[in-house]
Amino acid sequence: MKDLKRTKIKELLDAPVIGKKVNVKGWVRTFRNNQFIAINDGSTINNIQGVVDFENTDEKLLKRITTGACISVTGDLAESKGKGQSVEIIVENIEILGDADPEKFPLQPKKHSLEFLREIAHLRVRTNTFSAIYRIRHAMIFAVHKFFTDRGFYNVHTPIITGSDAEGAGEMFRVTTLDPANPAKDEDGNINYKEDFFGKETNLTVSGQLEGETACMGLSEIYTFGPTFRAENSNTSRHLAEFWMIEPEMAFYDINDNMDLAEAFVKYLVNYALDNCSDDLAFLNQRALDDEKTKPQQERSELSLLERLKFVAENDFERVTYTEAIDILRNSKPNKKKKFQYLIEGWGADLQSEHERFLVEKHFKKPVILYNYPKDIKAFYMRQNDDGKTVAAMDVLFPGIGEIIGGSQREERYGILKQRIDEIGIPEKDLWWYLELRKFGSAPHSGFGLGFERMIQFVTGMTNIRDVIPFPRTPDNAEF
RNA sequence: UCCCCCUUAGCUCAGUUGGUUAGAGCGGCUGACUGUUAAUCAGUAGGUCCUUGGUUCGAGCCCAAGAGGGGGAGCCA
Repeated sequence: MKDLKRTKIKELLDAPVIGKKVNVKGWVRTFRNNQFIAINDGSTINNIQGVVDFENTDEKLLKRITTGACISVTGDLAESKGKGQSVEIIVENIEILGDADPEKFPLQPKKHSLEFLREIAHLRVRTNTFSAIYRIRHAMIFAVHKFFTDRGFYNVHTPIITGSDAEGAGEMFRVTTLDPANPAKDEDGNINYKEDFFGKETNLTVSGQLEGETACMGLSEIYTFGPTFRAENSNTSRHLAEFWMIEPEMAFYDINDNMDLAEAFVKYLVNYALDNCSDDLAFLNQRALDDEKTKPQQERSELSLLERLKFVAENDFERVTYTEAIDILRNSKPNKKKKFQYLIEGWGADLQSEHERFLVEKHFKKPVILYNYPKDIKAFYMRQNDDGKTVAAMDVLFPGIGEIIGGSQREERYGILKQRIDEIGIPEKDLWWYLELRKFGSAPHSGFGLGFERMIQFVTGMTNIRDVIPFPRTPDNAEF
């Protein structure tokens, strides 16, 4: 019996062989009627039922089969006599691999709040909801690599520690080995970074884009997929201090090629989830429907999770210039009735969340790509359009999440880029290598960044970003 | 960082105008039952009412400060 090889529950359920002796290892979800064990090993959202002959099993052993305990079960696979499952294991032997004291184990066979589960993030993977999210997250990671690989893109690892302070995407986390209580000082009494590990100030990356651009100017099409760190004091359901971002950079792509790729990419990911995660999505869909029932009619969404995913996969995104968007917003009902907190008056102001939501959720009712933004509200590296006022930037906006992708055609003309850097006042010594790309064999190129967790939010229907990453890092929280 | 809301049993929550001994469901424990499906039935234990200070004869309830959590805004992906 000892040398019988373990079978994963997914394999058992996908291709059951009635009468075969099998061994399964996993965690007890419930133990009903002193007889029926629901066992889950995370290979699928579905449990296998173990049927115990309780009359011929040691009572002390039965007592240890509690919710959360880890067990190994051996027996013959049989067609189930009950109704809720097709097959079950007629248990011959049970081994308790790890007890879970029922008075202390916090998970119960009942619905828990997401807030409570966040506090026990080391255990929440043992729930249906979170194991489904973990599995979908994995499928999406794989799909990202497959999408780009199939198109001839190369994955590039850009540095996590950066010596550049010019990425321009927000506050950075400092990386140092200096003693915080007694740092090395120079003659003027300032901190002497020459004594620091790298001999200069260093930070955690806020974007791999600039390094990614160097790679695309030799490999043509590349993408990065790595951790990203922002020390912004953001407390929202869609921001993390540590998150994962996918950043493709493509030589010879203009802004339209860039938008085409972004749209195809997002649709590919959604389709991949629909095709490969149906059990988990069906569970999350039902979970969301149950959740909706507790809300007032007004706040319920018109489409279910699965309907939303199919809608995005099947419909073209709406592409609208910033200027057109301003016209739509200026003439919109909420603007005329002064319902917007920030009223749209003229051209040039950045759009607020409420405006983006109006365009996506009320006006177009589909994902929207806004492009050609005023240059003054966008980053220095974005390519200036011939009108002298706008840059070839684009944002992909999703319902409920907002900006899921931000990108642009990059400024490839040395003179214009140099002038912009000077205007904004970025020290050229930090960007000499970035400028050299424009000196030696420069080429039109484009790229974008996709917030991976925001994508997972959309695919899983989870409304808080802290629930789609195993151990979220947010201001005042680095537990686990 | 700003605005709003919340914090009562392990979990989810109720608790009347401030009034005696703070409740329910689920979970735990004990027992019954034994083809269950978040099993069912009976019994039982379990409380720093977030913390500190204040008002009051009396505070879970009122006031102030703090802590933790949530929602929204800004920043962005």
